[in-house]
This record gives sequence, structure tokens and C-alpha cells, in this order.
Amino acid sequence: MAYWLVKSEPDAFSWDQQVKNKVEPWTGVRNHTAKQNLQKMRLGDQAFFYHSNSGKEIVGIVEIVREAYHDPSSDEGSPWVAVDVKAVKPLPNPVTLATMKVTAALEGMALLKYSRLSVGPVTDTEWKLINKMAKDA
DNA sequence: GCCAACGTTGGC
DNA sequence: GCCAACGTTGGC
Repeated sequence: MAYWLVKSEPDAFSWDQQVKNKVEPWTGVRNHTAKQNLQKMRLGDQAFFYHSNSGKEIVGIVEIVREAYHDPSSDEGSPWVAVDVKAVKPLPNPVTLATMKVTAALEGMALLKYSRLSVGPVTDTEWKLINKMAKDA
């Protein structure tokens, strides 16, 4: 199974709302690289939920409960896709962007390399390390 | 609020 | 098909 990271501006859609709604369609991705990542997601894959802009930290974990389908928030016939994600659990301690940046083992992360990419892959190693950091912090 | 990075658009 | 101009995102 694969791991991912999805970004949301908490002003637009926050982790709290994700938890409250439980399952939520992840729509509005308008970038082809991000779209390709959405299409690679499979049922049961997990993703970090990251708050961009205000917060700038990973706050929780979601699971993919529906694979890519036409994004209902985009025009009919447009290529954009959405997936449905379900809140799994919050991180005991959010891991901030600042912390990840100074962690040598994470310097190759898609999140850090392509700061504007809203849906990116996370490697097994990165996934485990960040979970550990969230626990120990 | 500024600016860097990057995607997209449009003139040629 | 190239590239400059412009818009958007997101960190600071």
C-alpha cells in the first residue's frame, strides 16, 4: 500500500471539518501532477492531512475510501478527478513544516521539493519517521 | 504584504 | 514551438 500527503488550507477546509464529516470528497485539484497522484491512489492507501498557509503542519491521517472519479466541482468532460477520504486519526503531536525542513532524512520529500504541489507521494521511510516524530515530539 | 516557484496563456 | 507576461500558490 502507498502513502500520500494532501494539502488543504484550513480556512477553506480543515482537519476538524474532516473529522466531523468523517468521509469527504477531495475535490478542487487543478494541477496535472497532483491529478496523476490522485489517480494512483488505491483503496486503503493512507495520506497525511497537511494544513497549508496557516498552521503549516501535518495534523492527521486519512484513508482513501473511493478511488479517483470525475471531480464533481469541475466542468463535465474536464479531466479533473477527486477521491473520497476518511479521517483515521489525528497525530498525537502535529509535525510542522519547519521541523521537516531541518530533518535530514526528509529533505527529499515531495512536500519540501515541490512546495506548491497539493497532492504528493510519501515514501514508507518518510511515513514511518513522521509518525515517530508525531509520537515523540 | 512580499516574493519565489511554477503553471498557463498568448504573441510571434 | 518558443518564450515573455501573467496569475496562483504558499512560505516567510
